Amino acid sequence: MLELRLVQGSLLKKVLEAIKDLVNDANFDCSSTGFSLQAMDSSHVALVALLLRSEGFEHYRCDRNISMGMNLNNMSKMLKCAGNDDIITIKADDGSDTVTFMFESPTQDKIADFEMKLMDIDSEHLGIPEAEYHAIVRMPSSEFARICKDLSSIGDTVVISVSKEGVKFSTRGDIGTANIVCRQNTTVDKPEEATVIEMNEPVSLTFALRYMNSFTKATPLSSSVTISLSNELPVVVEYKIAEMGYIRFYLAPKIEEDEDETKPQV
Amino acid sequence: MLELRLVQGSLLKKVLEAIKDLVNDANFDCSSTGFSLQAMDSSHVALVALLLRSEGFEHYRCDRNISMGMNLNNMSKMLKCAGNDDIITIKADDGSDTVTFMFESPTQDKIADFEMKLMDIDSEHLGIPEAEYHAIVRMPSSEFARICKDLSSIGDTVVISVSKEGVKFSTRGDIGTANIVCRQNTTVDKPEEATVIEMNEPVSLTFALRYMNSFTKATPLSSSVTISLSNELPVVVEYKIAEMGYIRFYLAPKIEEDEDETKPQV
DNA sequence: CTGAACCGGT
DNA sequence: ACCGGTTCAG
Repeated sequence: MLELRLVQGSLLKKVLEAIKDLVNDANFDCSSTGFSLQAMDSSHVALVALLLRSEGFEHYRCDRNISMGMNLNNMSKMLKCAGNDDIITIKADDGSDTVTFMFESPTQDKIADFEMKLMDIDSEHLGIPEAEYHAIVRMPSSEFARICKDLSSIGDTVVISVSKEGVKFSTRGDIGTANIVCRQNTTVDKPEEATVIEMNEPVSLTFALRYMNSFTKATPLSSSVTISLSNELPVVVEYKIAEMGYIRFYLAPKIEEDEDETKPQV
Repeated sequence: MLELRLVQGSLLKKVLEAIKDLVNDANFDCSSTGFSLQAMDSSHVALVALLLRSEGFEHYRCDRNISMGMNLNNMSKMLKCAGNDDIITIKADDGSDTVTFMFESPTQDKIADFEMKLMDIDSEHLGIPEAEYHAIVRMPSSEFARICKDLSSIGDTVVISVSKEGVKFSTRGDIGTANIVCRQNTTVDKPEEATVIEMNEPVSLTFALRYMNSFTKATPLSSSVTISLSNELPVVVEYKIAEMGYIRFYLAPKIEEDEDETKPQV
């Protein structure tokens, strides 16, 4: 028996908005620790990892570990039926092949339940090793989203370089080139507006903007984003989810900056 | 060497929004006087003239006259990457076949540079004679835009007539006719809300609404617009650009008000 | 001016 | 699904 009550239901709505365009079907794994998901995107290039810790739920009951395969598009359709202030409860009976989402309006005068069929999904749960990163950049998530969007009007890939000067986002396309440099800036009113650059070693890596722009769908989840970079390692783009966990996107760098931009490389 | 620093970068963004749909490619001419452009629209019917005087720039360095051919669509793409309160600097080295747009965020913690290829464009720089106009109408630009939009849902051409009564905008179409009369009105809170009609002689001219509606893309540049009319002369629709200059659109009147509305006449 | 919500178009 | 434009509130 599984029953997870999330007071801030809008979090779950935003999580689905953030990943449903990237991943079609995925297993949600539920254990006493929390509610989590790990999945490759449909073209098998990027990886999404979500964690919502059990402590972030008002009630958290999960009698035994369970993996629930869901079609994220359908799940998102159902969650769209929840109000932004609704309390969302996720329920599943042992051995059942369905999951139920229950939405309670804040005033308790509307209660909805939506039942969705589960599906069997081959999950290849990768152990993601904790790595040391050459550089970690934290910046306002809206600024990162704006930069990725702007650059994709010029080119298809972005080179992210971290040096003492700051972090530089560069692209090149038919109509010209673009470079955007953000300097460290901690003298701001609110800590989430800061740009903080931790650099152990300079690093410069190339990524497909298409995926970066997908990742920025998670912007509503957090006002800041953390970008962790190491040569040869996938970049990690992380949005913290207040009090609960995180959503992380992994994307392997393009090995060479060649002119053939069309086929993403793993 | 050319280096023009414009503190209110949004002006340049708005200028491009105003002309990029009318003109594909154009030469920007830079001299010690200012930064200017003159170009026919792609169907060779209307003419755009832009002037940004050097005094309006924070720094203005232009060692020698230079004409820079730009694709306005590409230029507009790049300027869209500037924030609305960014400072924009236009740079070009002597003999270079590129131009660089530099965007500085107000807080200086983000600096972007966009480099764009220049192109060779045959420019037919017309001397536009200063003319005496039979009538000059100044009115709120938003009102003029609204009138042109409204009339184009009825007909394809507008007859603009100035008499002692005021200025009348008329159209006729399959579904009926429309006349909008604006009287002089100077008793307003703000001078830019006034409608001022200077008439030496009554005048009545017919224009294609399609072009008028293009011209009103410049509405964000100025709260008022000036329409100068003389029989047989192209109308001038002018938006002043605060402290810097203007953008003017010229359009020849249609000679007769015939029923064939489809083909614009020069 | 930014952010969110909404809308229509493509 | 994405994008641009618009609007409204903060």
